[in-house]
This record gives sequence, structure tokens and C-alpha cells, in this order.
Amino acid sequence: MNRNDLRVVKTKQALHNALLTLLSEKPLESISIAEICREAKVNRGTFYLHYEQKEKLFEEYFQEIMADLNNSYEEPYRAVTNFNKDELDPNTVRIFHHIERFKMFYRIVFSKNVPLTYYYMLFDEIQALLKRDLAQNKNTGLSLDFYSAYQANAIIGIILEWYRHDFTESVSTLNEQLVTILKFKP
Amino acid sequence: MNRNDLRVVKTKQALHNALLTLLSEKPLESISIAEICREAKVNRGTFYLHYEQKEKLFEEYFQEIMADLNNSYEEPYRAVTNFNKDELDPNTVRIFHHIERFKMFYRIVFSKNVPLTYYYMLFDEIQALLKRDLAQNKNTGLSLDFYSAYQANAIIGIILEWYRHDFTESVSTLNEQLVTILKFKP
DNA sequence: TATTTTAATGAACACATGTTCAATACATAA
DNA sequence: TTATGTATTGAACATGTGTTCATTAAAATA
Repeated sequence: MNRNDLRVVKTKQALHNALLTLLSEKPLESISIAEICREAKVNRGTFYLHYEQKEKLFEEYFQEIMADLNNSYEEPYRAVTNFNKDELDPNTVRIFHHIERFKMFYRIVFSKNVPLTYYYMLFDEIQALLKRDLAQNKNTGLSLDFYSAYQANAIIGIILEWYRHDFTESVSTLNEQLVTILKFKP
Repeated sequence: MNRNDLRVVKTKQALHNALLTLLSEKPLESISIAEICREAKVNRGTFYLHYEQKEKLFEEYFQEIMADLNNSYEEPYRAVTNFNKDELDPNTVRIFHHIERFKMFYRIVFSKNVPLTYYYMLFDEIQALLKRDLAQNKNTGLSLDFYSAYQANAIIGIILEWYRHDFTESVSTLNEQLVTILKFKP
């Protein structure tokens, strides 16, 4: 399957557009593959030539979003992960901006009936960012795998709670909360 | 639908046993409702009388596991959540024991193609435990919702990483890692 | 035990899934 | 432009999904 073949490009584009159209009408879980194909005017067999599930199609979008998280927010996010807690400026935390920007996607990612795949994609991305920054600290007895998993998922915990509040709080409120938590010594 | 009616009890039991039998052969995602009903010798229509999806059936088991997490581990877990970090004895942390005990279930809960539902059930349970313990600390500017979400999901982050290592590390190694992380001041 | 109530059944329905295969249409490269 | 390669199509098939409804069987209760 040659990804550059115009036929392939056309088909994938049609499926992408069809999914986006349908997503604006109803949630991912109630969209069928047959429906996507009807909308895209693509044979159902052709769908299976490119994707196993409708989730794989959505995954292609999500990868672009993960690239955004990685590229645009790497530097400012590092400010948090460095854990210079007392010098930390809430406004340098960019991750919540990113989430807010792609709110409609994260509503899907965090919805109950969606597979864990997307959660792992987000987790992997943040954990990789953290690992890069934490690699310097060679603390004896501290496993980089577990420590980065701990910190990465903690951040996602806040995002999860934010999602459950239907993203009502402002980005700066979230930033302040994170900074307060990181500074807090019980 | 009377939950005490013997017919209901019998049907649910048959479906429970059928699911357990099939789960020992293959993953949840590749088990069909029709298959469960054939195995349980229950009419497919009857299944829909009690559950909407096969996931709801699995959920009934998982609720028992959550009850175990809540009951047996509440007290010792509190030792961690009190954040008397320097006095903390790694052996008092019981949550990893619980996970290890129900390893086969958590393999399902954390697998890629399973819906987020179970993740939320685990998250809710741990967050509720934390909220109970953290309610005393009335720290200005610190939201209990976000702080407990942060801490609860951080713990799950460690469990997630453990799952990805296929639970190879020992429980005491996990306990030590958690204590080290909690003591660590960057 | 006899009567009432209601859960379970089987059959049928329209639609979705996942797969196969020969026929066709359309890019790419000669 | 033509020849070659291959992505796409349509049709078919077995199976699964989710729902309805009259009938049957088995509990609860009187």
C-alpha cells in the first residue's frame, strides 16, 4: 500500500473528512464504520485496507495533536518539570493551554466508552518529555521509569479532573493549582 | 426486574461463569455477547434484559474488587496519604499488594482496547480515599478536587508503569519506589 | 396447592462487522 | 501515450448487534 499513491491520499482524505463531519453530529462510539464509508463514498472493504477499527482513523488526528504538544510546548513545560518550584511562574506552564486549544478532542479522549489507546498516547508523550528533563538527575534508588510515570500521570490527573468539571476553570486557575500543588509540602 | 427473583439470580450467575470461562481463553475485546450467551445457555435477548454491553457484565466483578480495595486497604493506605514521609514504612503501603492480588483483572483494566470505564472506577476509588484523608488539611488556595486528582492519578501512574513491565518488580520494590518518590525533594 | 405475576425464550427483523475474490478503474513509469 | 501495477470496487457470505413480540416456563403470593 503506497502512501503516496494519489488514490490512497484521496481515500484517506475522504475518510478523514467523513469522520470529522460525523463527529460534529454525534460521539465516536455511536458512529459505525459503514456510516463513515457511506459519508466518504468509499467502499467498506477499502476502509479495512487502511484501518482495522474506526479508532485507528481517529488516532491519525490524535497523533497530530500529540505532535503539537511535543513541539510547541516542550520548552515552557520544561519550566515545570525542572522543579524549581519556588521560582516557578504559573504563566510558563503551557500544557493546559494546549488542552484547552484541543478541548473537543480531549472530550473524546476522556469519554468513558472510548478505548484506553488515546490515554496511553497522551501519557507516553508527557512521560517522554519528563524523562528527557529528569535524565540529568541521577538520584540513587529512584527509578526513572516509575518517577516519570508518577509525575506524568499526576499531571493527567489534574486534566482529568478539569475534564470532569467540563473545563469550566480558566487556564490560569489550572496553572495556579499546579504550582500550588508542586510547592505544597505536607 | 426483581434482583432477588431466583430466575434472575440463576441467569446472572450463568453469565458470570460464562464470562470467566471465556476470559481464561481470550481477551475481553474478542469475546462476543452471542458467545457469552451460548456458553451460558442463556437467550441473547435475556442478556440485553440485564446489561447493555459485555463491559457492564465485567463491571460487576470489578465493583467487588473495588470494594476489596476500599475495605481491606483503607487503614494502611492512609499511612501513605498522611504524608508523614520521613516516618513512612514501605511495608505499610498495601495498595500494590491489592493490585498484585488481582493482577489478572488489572491486566484487562489496563489493556489498550478496553473502554476507560474501569480506569475511572479505579481512579474514583483512590481519589475518594484520598479526599477523606486530605479533608482535614485546609490549605488556602489548594483545591481538594485537583489535589486529590493529582495524587490519586500519580499512584495509578506507578501502577500503569508496573503493568507495562508486566508486573515483574516485587511489591516491596514498588513500595520502596513510592516512598522514595514521596520523600524526594528536587 | 392454585393462581397470579413476570422472567426467559425463540423467532424474526434491519443493520453492522470482517473477510474474500474477481472485475475494474486509475496512477505511475516506460 | 501506452503498458504495467495496484488501489478500489461490488458482491457475497457467515456472524454479531440491538430490538420487538407473542409464547412459555417458572418463580412469588394468596
